[in-house]
Amino acid sequence: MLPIEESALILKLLGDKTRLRMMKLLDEDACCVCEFVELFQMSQPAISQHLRKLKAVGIVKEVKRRQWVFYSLNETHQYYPLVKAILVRLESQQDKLVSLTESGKRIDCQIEK
Amino acid sequence: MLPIEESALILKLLGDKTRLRMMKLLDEDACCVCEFVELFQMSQPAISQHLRKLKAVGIVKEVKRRQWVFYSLNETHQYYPLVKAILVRLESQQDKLVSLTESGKRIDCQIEK
DNA sequence: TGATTATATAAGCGTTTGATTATATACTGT
DNA sequence: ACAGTATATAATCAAACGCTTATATAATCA
Repeated sequence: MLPIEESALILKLLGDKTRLRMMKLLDEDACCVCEFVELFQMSQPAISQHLRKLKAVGIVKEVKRRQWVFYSLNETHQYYPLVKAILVRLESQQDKLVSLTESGKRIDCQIEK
Repeated sequence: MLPIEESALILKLLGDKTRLRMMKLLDEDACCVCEFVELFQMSQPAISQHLRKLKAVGIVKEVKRRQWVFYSLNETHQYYPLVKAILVRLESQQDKLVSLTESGKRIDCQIEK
């Protein structure tokens, strides 16, 4: 059973449409900052700051590969089951990743989930 | 599958510790405004305003009985399954209701869930 | 009827949030 | 080494948020 106050902090993080989209995308595949920038049509600092918040609580992790930083969900996090229970109910963003690939802007991080 | 943008609005509502406590309490039993005021030791307008936000999206409903307004979860709401999936993972607030009863401040709304 | 209790709403205010621009750091490839 | 690419951080600012106080409305009860 999760403590309510701490849970509220996690839900607040997910209660932003940009971060929630990010989390759903990361649930489907690891992504790097520049992919989010392309997908969301937002400034790179805005993306980085959202990712920083998610990383600050540990619910996402990062791996550096060449010049990129790839983010993925931290499946060992205490709140991962809660987060996952939410994400599974959200519409897939897979088509967005496919579009990215088709436009040649997808970056293969070669990290196995 | 729930749309992400709308889901983010629901999660933002739950991403406040007062509202999340309210929702968990309502998941366990209907409550009226003055009970929340007593439980949370917050001003009555603060409580009313949180409830108004929850009612605005329809995830809680109200029933008037004598001089009280009892709130409860709207189990027919489109987002109820998502909300419930979150609430079941949170620590029970049942002990808070028991304390209220013991201090003689519990109000029996006589509404069946 | 007048006092009390319960709730809602409006206005005001300090804090937080999410974006932007500017700048710094780091890695890549020629 | 240098130009280009990728990311992070800092400063700034308008908008949103959550609380308070003040006030209005409605039901209860003596």
